[in-house]
Amino acid sequence: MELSQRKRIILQAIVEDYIATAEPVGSRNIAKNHDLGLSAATIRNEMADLEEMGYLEKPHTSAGRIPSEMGYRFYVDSLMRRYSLTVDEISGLQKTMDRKYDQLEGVISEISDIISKVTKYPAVVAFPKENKGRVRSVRLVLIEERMALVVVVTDAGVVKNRRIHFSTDIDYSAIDAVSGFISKNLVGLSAADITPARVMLMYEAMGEYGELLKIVISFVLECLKEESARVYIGGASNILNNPEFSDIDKAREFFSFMDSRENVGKMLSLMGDDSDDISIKIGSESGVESMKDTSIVVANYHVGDKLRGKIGIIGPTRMDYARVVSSLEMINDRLAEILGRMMGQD
Amino acid sequence: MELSQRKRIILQAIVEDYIATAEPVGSRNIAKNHDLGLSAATIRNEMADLEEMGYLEKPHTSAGRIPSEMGYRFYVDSLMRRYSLTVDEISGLQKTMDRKYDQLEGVISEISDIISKVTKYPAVVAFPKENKGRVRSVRLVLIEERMALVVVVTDAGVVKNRRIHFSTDIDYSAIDAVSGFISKNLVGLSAADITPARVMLMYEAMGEYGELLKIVISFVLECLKEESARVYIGGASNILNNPEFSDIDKAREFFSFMDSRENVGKMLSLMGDDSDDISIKIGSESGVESMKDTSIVVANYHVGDKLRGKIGIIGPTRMDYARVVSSLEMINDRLAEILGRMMGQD
DNA sequence: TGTTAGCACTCACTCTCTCTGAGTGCTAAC
DNA sequence: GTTAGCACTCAGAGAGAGTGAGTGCTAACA
Repeated sequence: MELSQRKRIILQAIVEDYIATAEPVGSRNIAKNHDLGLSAATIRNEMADLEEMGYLEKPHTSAGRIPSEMGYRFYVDSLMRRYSLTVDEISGLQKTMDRKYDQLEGVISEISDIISKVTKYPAVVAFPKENKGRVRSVRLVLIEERMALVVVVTDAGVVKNRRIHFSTDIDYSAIDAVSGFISKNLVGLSAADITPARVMLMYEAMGEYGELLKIVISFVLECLKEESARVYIGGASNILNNPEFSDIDKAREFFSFMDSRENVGKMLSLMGDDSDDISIKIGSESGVESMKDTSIVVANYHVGDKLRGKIGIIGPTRMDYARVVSSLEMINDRLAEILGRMMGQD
Repeated sequence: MELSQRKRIILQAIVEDYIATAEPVGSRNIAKNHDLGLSAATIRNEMADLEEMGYLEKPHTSAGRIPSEMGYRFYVDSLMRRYSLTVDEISGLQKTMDRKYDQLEGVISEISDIISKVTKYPAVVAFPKENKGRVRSVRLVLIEERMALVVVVTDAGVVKNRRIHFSTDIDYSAIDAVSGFISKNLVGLSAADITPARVMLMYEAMGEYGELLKIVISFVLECLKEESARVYIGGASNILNNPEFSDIDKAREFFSFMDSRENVGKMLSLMGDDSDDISIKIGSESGVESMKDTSIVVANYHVGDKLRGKIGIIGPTRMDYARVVSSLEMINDRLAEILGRMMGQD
């Protein structure tokens, strides 16, 4: 059944009042604060309907109503108005983000602090994962006597290196030859392409440097492997500003969950990957038991189509969704710019 | 004034009971639970003395006594008995730490979880800082057309790299020549040695590749710079198991502090660097206002004499110091082994 | 002189009870 | 369909009494 326009307005008023005050909302207050031209009694009737339909809940008989998960969902999908950040907020944000970063790691770890500062909620950021990379370049470089470096550059422009020690002296030109051979045979390949058969062939062709080859190849494979999402968390303490977490057990549940980056990463990976839109999970929608009283708002970011990650915030279900969504969009845009500038040169 | 043997025993009993129960300790309980051969009244007299001397405090008139900071300090310095980890604890620890790590980062980030699991307190780990490094090796490697990699290996065995893009094609042998020139001029130098005068000389000698040189040198300097301590935090939620943090304001104060790695890093850096012993700051001794109700226990670890970092825990002043100290020692030993094995090959 | 028993006193905590006020649902009138 | 009015509910605040763990002091004891 469709909601009448009047019910929608009342539901919206309730959700927004509750988000603002964290107190159950009563009919009288709505009549007073929102100019709906309706008496409290009428609103009461509508609220009774909305409750019956599942959009509202009563904490107890003589309290006002609060939105149910379904109420929030309807609000987010159909009622929420776009929140415009104030000029001050925007220029503040611009300023914070307007500095030179030269390492991906640096941007990503700082962005979580920025998000939490802007939204006043705990922020989570997933370090970009590489998208089924291929070897773009692999080189073996003699760094000093008996020590060489394998340098692998992947499709996504990520550079990794590892040292290799030799027990006997090795010739400069030998290293170069091996390096060239490996490069010729591996560049352009994905992890799946580097089959045991191919490795065997190479191994045989290598002769005395077979062992060296093995080390290099295993490192290359490691570089191509999808790494488990690294997660940064910022401003976790912000959660304590919300009255729903002044119960110490609720707080502990939250912080225990956040203590494990793995948990957080898993939860993030359950949120839609592909959509360019912001995705929102309200309460139990996240499917994570210990997060059933919190909502998660996540945006995806990409660098080209190779690197992709997520930024988001975690807050109580009673969260200022409108504000969070706008802020995340804003930050995501700026982040895209920064990352584009950083990686775009490739 | 020296404490009599009897006062020491009573103080010890009070500290240990309070650590165990988090309840103010009364004279009767001490008489009952510790076989001191003294009546409650006598103990009461001694407690009054200890309070007057500053070792004990009363939360209010009709409660028992709790140790003051000075009381804890005396306990830690003079009374604390060595705690022996149980066989189970030890073998559990051995097992957790007995796996192959191949990245420094991996060990360090995992160690904080291990510490907090063992001690049940929030753990902090400072990523090792390099000790006024020198350039051991610097190489310029052509990775693909128009892209080269600067690879710097420092004294401490740390490898760093950065990509350089060229707007025009550059010759393989030219890169080699530049690489050799830079290497010859920079290897063995510390940051202080790379003076502007020296850079100018090199710049002039380089001719058309001067710009390239500049980029390389600025990167080398960056590599040699002491990096601001990176800090890992594990098991922060553990703090909430202590009744002194069931007050939400106390909890917020704690988590706000921990939210800023910078804060934590600064606090860690205030703890003695050189001592091989474990250092303990009790309450306000840390000098950090918002940590005045917590104590910090820190151990230093080194790899050779080049890399050094810190591991430690943060807990309420009422902390099981004996247990924490033993656990940290144990973990630090194992960590030294692991790091030695990892880095020792250099 | 040090130790102990005894006792009056203190005070946080808990429990119970009452009161208050915000809010509801229902009914009847508009 | 809307609204005014009214009886009813119930969480939360506040007051008061009772409890018990603890103290300090005094006087007696070894």
